[in-house]
Amino acid sequence: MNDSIFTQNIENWYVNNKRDLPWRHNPKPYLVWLAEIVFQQTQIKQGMGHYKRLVEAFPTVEKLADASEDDVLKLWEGLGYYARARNLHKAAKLIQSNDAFPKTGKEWESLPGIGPYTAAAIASVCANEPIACVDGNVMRVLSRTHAISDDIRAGTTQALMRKIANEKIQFAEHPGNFNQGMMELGAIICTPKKPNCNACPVQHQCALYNNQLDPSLYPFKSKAKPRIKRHLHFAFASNEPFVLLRRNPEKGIWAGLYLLPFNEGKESAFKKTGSLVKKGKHLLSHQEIHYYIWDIKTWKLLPDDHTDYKHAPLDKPLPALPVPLKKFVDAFVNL
DNA sequence: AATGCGGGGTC
DNA sequence: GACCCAGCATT
Repeated sequence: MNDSIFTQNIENWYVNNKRDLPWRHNPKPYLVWLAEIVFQQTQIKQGMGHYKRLVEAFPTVEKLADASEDDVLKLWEGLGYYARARNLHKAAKLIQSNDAFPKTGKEWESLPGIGPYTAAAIASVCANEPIACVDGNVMRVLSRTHAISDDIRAGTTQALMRKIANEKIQFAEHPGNFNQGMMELGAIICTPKKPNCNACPVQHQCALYNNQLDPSLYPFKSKAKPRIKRHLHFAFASNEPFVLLRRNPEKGIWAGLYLLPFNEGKESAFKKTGSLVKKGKHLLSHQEIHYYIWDIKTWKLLPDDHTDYKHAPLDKPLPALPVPLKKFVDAFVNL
């Protein structure tokens, strides 16, 4: 394949077809970095509201660094993968103490929450550094243009993709445009189902198109493990002027977040004293959480270990809660 | 190299 | 129900 023409086609297509996204108006490191963190494993439509609120609340890295972690988490509430918010905040403090943003991709990658993908994205867009981004979109595009049927879950396959993309980006006029073009192509044209091959700028550089192979077979991805089923029973006291919360352990799901006190298992510890006011199923990538919320009216005696508990007044914003609990508490407050 | 980590959208 | 998403840190 002629990499030079491939790269040119991607760049030209990107310049003429890119979506109007906030950080593209003026791609400064802060706005690009923030966007890359928000949109890790998160589709643009899903994360855009959070991104805009974060930029408004923290217009500069100094504002972000000076905020409390709780405030950052509150703005992250509902986005998931909450370690991203904590690492973002930590990195902001490091940038502030250095009094400068990193310059090279290697420097960016040394910050918490920034791996090979994010470092390449920021350095290519903000500093014209020719390092290829390899995300889910890029792997889909390359698996099709090069008819690669290896499992994209495997690290070796991702390394192969990175090698191919890095060869192509050497021909880029603006590496940032090539990287964003590859991802944009995967997001808009070379979609998982029913790709719009007629609108593709690298149609004639595509092994699948040229050989009339079925794009639904590419990329190949091995099956995910089945979800673990869990049953969580949460306690809520509707007659109190506060919500009693307990901080979750630092490991596992919703690490370090405040939750309603709960016990896990088929049996509820609150069955005798409470009434079931809500139950639901919350699906995560790897867990199927059946949750039950019991109204115990009042907290007659508080739990023994006092240290991890918090009384959150109902007339003030609550700490960041996981989605199912946030929905329940918000609905109660709005009654 | 494998695993865990959220939540929403689509078909 | 299955799959996907501007991945990373940890083990």
